[in-house]
Amino acid sequence: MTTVDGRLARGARTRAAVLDRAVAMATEVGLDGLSLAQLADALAVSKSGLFAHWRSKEELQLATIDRARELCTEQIVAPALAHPRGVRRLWALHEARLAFYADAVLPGGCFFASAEFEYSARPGPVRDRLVAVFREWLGLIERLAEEAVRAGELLPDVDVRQLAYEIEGAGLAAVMQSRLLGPDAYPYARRAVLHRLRGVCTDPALLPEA
Amino acid sequence: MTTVDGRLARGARTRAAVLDRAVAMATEVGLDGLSLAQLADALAVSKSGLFAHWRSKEELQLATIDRARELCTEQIVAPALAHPRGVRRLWALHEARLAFYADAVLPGGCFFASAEFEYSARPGPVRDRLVAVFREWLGLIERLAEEAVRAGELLPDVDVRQLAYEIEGAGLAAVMQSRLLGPDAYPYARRAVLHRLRGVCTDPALLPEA
DNA sequence: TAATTGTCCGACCGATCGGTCGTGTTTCCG
DNA sequence: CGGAAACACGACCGATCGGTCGGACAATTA
Repeated sequence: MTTVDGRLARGARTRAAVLDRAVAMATEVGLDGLSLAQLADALAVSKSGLFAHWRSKEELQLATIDRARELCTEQIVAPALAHPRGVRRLWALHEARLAFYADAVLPGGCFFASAEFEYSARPGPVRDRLVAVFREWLGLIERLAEEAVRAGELLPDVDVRQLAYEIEGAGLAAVMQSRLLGPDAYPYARRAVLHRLRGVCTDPALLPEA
Repeated sequence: MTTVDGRLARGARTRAAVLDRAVAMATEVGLDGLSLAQLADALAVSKSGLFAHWRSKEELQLATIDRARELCTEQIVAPALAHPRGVRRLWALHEARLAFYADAVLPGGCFFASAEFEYSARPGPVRDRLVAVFREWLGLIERLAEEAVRAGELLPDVDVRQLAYEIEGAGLAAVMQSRLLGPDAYPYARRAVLHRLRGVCTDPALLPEA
């Protein structure tokens, strides 16, 4: 066992606290709308102290994206992977996503939905990283769908990209409508994917009733 | 015939030009990220001149939302209403929406998708107006679906709110994915709604093939 | 103990933000 | 012709923006 450097440990702790707060605040005011002074105030640290950890706002934004990705992996992907491979895991991913929104883990709903729209027309490293994360996310849905096909739980002729597109669309609409109109959106998001999966699922017993 | 007041006419002309530009720029940098100085520069007018027409940035933002709604009505809703009532009109609305995105009428894709995510966690008059416009839009989809049911072109037991939710989700995913990943998203958005409508349509001949 | 390293701070910088004010110009009306 | 009205301008305001700099403080290493 190696003794940890107290200085480095403190720095890592501070960085984590800053990034957690940055992720949350970014869902409210945007990743670019995020002000370093406001972020520092919210954490009771000095603004210049932030520059000891990130050399510019853009570096902090990139680190914030990475932290949001981690959070997303912990809270959505990991719980879904706990379910058995196949259509149940695919369904679990969608439900875990909706639960993440409904539980208000982040005040603004979804970090990536907000940030991706914000940067959809703003070229640069931030946009590039957001695109990469989104590709990863869409690829995950496709992979789970593909696994379900290989497991024989989805019809062999199902278009997994098409299916992934529709699941992603249902989830995206959920975070937007739940924030604008209220939680009534969640049942619609559930039924949308549930009906779609039932239509291509070989064993209806693998999916919930309602 | 009454002669128009040249002063008022000039004011109206500049207001229209400013709002058109504001709508376009807002899709790139956000409705809040929009800077009055940048907007004025882009139009070769003075910043203070803007305050002669709107007393504050928020007033201009509200006017910009109204202008974006008009644009949306002209370019998407009106063309759809040219189609015969029923499932064809509902389908035409979805296609007109996708065409609006694909034709890059606005540089950032969709004014409302961007603005609604931007303000989803920011209470105030701007958010309220965005919510109202979105309710209107979702209500339009539902009404067209309801008309299709009454026309006997959709099965009588179809849940129009559910259907509207899924159509909106497919369109929302289209604008986001087309901006992030490229125009490949449009065929997915088309097929998603086409398959869904085919599943509840009484006469398949009313819908296109592909 | 002395030098070094990592963390964090307060003071400060130029640029830009939304917004105000006084003025000039054009157009309409009496 | 002269006043009123609407539009538009440049100069200017305090606040905030991202970012820099020199130094204080604590923990490590030699």
